[in-house]
Amino acid sequence: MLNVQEFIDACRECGLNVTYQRILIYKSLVKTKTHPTAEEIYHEVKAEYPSISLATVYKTLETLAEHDLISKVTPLHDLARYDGDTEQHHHLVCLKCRKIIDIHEEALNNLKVPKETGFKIEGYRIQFEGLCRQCALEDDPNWEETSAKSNEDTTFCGK
Amino acid sequence: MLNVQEFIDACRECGLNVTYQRILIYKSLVKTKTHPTAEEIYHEVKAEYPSISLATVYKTLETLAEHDLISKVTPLHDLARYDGDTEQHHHLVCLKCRKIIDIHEEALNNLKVPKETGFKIEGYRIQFEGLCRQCALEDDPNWEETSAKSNEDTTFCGK
DNA sequence: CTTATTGCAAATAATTTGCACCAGC
DNA sequence: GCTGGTGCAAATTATTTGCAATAAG
Repeated sequence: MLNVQEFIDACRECGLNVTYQRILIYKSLVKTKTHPTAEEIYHEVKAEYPSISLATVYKTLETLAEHDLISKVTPLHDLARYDGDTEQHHHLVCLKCRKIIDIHEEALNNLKVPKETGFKIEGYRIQFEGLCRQCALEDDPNWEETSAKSNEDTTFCGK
Repeated sequence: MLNVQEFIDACRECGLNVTYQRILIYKSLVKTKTHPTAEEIYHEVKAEYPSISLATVYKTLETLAEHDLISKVTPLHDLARYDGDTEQHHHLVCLKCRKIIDIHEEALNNLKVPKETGFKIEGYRIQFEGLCRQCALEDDPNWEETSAKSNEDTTFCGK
């Protein structure tokens, strides 16, 4: 969550041109916690800058998300996918080939969450993101050796 | 993951008519681990039952998911949503009003995952699903009291 | 026989694309 | 000036809907 000057600098670092539209879109997004849609941002920005087009908003949001200046909440948004398995389990999603792999892991099925949110929680799903073995190898032919060196059988996984 | 006879019984229990199309769609879905799209299931079923229509596949999948006979992997599939906050955090999604609330909780940011999957994991996101306070109260005016009785400040959350 | 479900075609909704013009560096 | 970005309109893609015909219970 950067202020405007930091955002401008970050754009430059990423090699992105700094345009008025991008600044307005970024400002509109960071000032809210509502996780808006492209359409919502479009309406808000349009009030201040009427000539903006919805296509620009879409392109800008995708561009900023690619550069990690913002993030997309609905990641697998492309196509609805179904699963015949209704037991609690989680998914590994390959960011390259979009393959989805099941992960049945008891330890992940009893997360504790704070009650203070006021939410009545019915369940949760975890989506691990990364590269499947094939795609990881295409990317870097010896990542497996590198990762095998750390001789644990689990891996920590922060951001 | 039911066999055909169990599926038929389950449909009856849910008050769903048992149709040949439903059986074929269910069979096509449960025999694979690829988390197919409606389109993919359509093609597969069409080979055996050419008169089936894509609209039926969509309707059937949604119906079965509503009754928990299958599950939808891409839940918030409706609209792409963006977030200006790129710090690691997770989301609470209200299933009724679709509101999304951030949850910053250190304890959720260091999950361990088994390496044996061969996946090169870059991160993960957790989506808690349930009802926000307002919607929960509309649903059941005294759920807060009920839930307050269990005097912990966290709640276990399995399926 | 009554109601739920199907299948078609048409409608809708979200997102993407092509391209000419314009702006940042 | 070169390249990337914008804005428009049109195209594409996924999904939904209305409705008449049909099948399930």
